[in-house]
Amino acid sequence: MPELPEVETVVRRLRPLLVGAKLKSSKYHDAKLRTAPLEKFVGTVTAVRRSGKNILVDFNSGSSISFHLRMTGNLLWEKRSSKNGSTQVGGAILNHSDEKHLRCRLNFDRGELRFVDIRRFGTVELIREPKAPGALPIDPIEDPLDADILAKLIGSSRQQIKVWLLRQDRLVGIGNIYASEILFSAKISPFRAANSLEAPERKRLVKSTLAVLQKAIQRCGTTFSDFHDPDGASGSFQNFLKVYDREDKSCRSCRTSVARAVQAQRSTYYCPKCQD
DNA sequence: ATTATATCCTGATCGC
DNA sequence: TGCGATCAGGATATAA
Repeated sequence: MPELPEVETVVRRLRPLLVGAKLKSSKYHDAKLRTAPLEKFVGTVTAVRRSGKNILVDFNSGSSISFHLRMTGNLLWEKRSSKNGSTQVGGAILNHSDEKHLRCRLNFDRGELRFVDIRRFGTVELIREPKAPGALPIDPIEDPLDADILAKLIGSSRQQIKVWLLRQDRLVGIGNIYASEILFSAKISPFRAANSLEAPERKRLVKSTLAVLQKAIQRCGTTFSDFHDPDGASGSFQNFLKVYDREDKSCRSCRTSVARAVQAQRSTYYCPKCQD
């Protein structure tokens, strides 16, 4: 499930592949995917960057293509081979599942970018005008964040803090896996009302948010079921998860059984003892 | 205004 | 062996 660390990993791998590349044409295999007539869109890539969980590919015209991987999206790169027409993706043969779920292919002068998405939640759109920089939402990696800023973001929200952390209109990048991991790290109960957090708790929450996300980025993200980087490689942060998907297993800190609860139709994992 | 819920989608898994 | 039910969750539309 691509969250901020997975998207950041994709962006870092794509950047050297795409910057300077010329887009010649595109083909869309899933009508549901296309939100603009992109087939005729051409140009030279000037930058690849992350905006929240979106992957933005900027072109010299000033327009950008924005990808969102949602649940199962993958961006795979096929280097154009000058020697033969082999279908290599980062050294690995494009497998049957990728062929079956291929949603669009962007034909660049130096290779092909393929958007593969099993569940078709992913999106691709053309953005003609850059979004004016505003105060919200805050990016925990790119923007300043401390306990006071967090308090302003939370405002008077009484949402349970786990549910609040998933909101992309306040703080971008956190999804279901990292929300549980961050709260465990901060030793805060997922059921606490967001606006009930005291300053020391907000301070711990900020510190844990940065620590967990940065460590996950270092590990190239979490590969649970579908996530791979453009070369087809997996992340390794799944080996470092403390509570996510560990129901009834012992807490790595106190050996209490990890509990699972459902909040806003999503699983939350937590230690009932460590997170009072 | 905020907050809660239903919906989208497919593959894996489970119980019978 | 199959077959229906359930689960996974990011974001949005709709409801309350």
